[in-house]
Amino acid sequence: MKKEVKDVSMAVIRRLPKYHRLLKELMEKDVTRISSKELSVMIGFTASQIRQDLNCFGGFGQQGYGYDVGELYNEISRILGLTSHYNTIIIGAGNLGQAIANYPNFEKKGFHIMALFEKNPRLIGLQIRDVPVLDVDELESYCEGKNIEIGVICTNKESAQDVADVLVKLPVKAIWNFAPTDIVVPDSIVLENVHLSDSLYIISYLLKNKELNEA
Amino acid sequence: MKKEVKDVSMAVIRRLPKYHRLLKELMEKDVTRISSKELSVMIGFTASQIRQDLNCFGGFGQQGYGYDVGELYNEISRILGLTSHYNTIIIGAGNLGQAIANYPNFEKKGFHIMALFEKNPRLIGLQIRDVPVLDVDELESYCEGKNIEIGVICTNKESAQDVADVLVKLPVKAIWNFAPTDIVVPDSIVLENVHLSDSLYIISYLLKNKELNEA
DNA sequence: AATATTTGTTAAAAGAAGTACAAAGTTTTA
DNA sequence: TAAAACTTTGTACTTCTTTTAACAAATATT
Repeated sequence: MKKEVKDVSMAVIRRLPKYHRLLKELMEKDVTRISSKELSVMIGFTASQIRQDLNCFGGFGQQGYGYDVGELYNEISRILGLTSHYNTIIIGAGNLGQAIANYPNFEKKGFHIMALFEKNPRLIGLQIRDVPVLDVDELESYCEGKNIEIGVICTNKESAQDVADVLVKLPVKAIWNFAPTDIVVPDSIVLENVHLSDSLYIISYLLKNKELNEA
Repeated sequence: MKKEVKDVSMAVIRRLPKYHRLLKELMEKDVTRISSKELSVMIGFTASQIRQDLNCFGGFGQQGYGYDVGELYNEISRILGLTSHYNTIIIGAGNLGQAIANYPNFEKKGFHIMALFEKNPRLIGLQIRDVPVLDVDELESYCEGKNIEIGVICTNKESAQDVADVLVKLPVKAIWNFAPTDIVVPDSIVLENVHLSDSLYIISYLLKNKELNEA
């Protein structure tokens, strides 16, 4: 069993997308090498933390030189599983569902959106890019035999758990939930509950306390 | 200076929205009292952590009884600053900008969306609920004297930093950024960079490692 | 009045981040 | 080309932060 499979803390994992993003930007600027110290300035973590994070997955750097940007980007892509292909469906074709279906890089990263599902008849039949919006009643029959791996929930709060229950039965391997409620699924299914409002509430907290501190 | 102004770690703060959400659900179910132990089962933190978190802001509970759900909900609302009013604008009226403008509870929580701004002429002139979509060229003149507190960036990656620079000059007090890049603003401005793809990449990581572990 | 419950808080344990430096490589200089 | 000087990683160790455990004190319930 490889090092990366065990004993890497979630704190480290959750920093990987930021490394990935920054390395992409460096590549676009044709930067080919970078030291942990330089990266530190750009990313806002200490150089030590960067070295320690990367070392959880292997020694990608070289003493006296630093890291090869392209190589490190590829390694992190591989660690994050962005070199695989995932059949994906979106339930809820409102603004948020459409926004996600239109997200430019998801297809490139292997998240292949096969269909959106919707109950509002006005939206059924639309195409978002090349992706059809189907009737949510067809969800189970459509998915039969298609090996759907990821289900994205973009419904309202009320429907979210019901949709999740259907997805669990299909079954999907992972659920990405944007409905403003914590859905519950068996442990065998990977789940990320995203709460957009959480970060807005944090902004509110910080604003309030900034004012109090300044007063 | 009150306790809550200093020395409360971000780890605690970032859990507050989850308490807030759960207490709301309890209220809707007409639950009037709850112990840290019961809350623990629902929320997935230890009872000890819940008691310690809440105690950062004051002793809201009572021995032998627990917490009054309504009172605790109000306290957390107050701590998060959700009893204040914030003038808010959204830049970018694409699907994501519209999704946020339509988010049902933001108005109720005091985030009053005054206008959306857009450069695409097809969208300019629309109304999202009662909120007008204006030309982004009018952004500065519109905001003059209106005391805009929060700016929400829903543009593409390329425009995000330019928009942020304009918002800084207005000035706004806080920026909520959904463009898939980390924007940079002076320390005096509260900033939350939200990266939707981060949680998808984590899903990808977890899927990959689940398969490796099972194999 | 006796028993049971549950908080607030202190203390201990676990986890994450920062410091320091030997080892290994790169770059410069002669 | 070879040696000296410089750079930078990987990692052991230390410090700091966060979480969990434990329990006295206070209240509720029987």
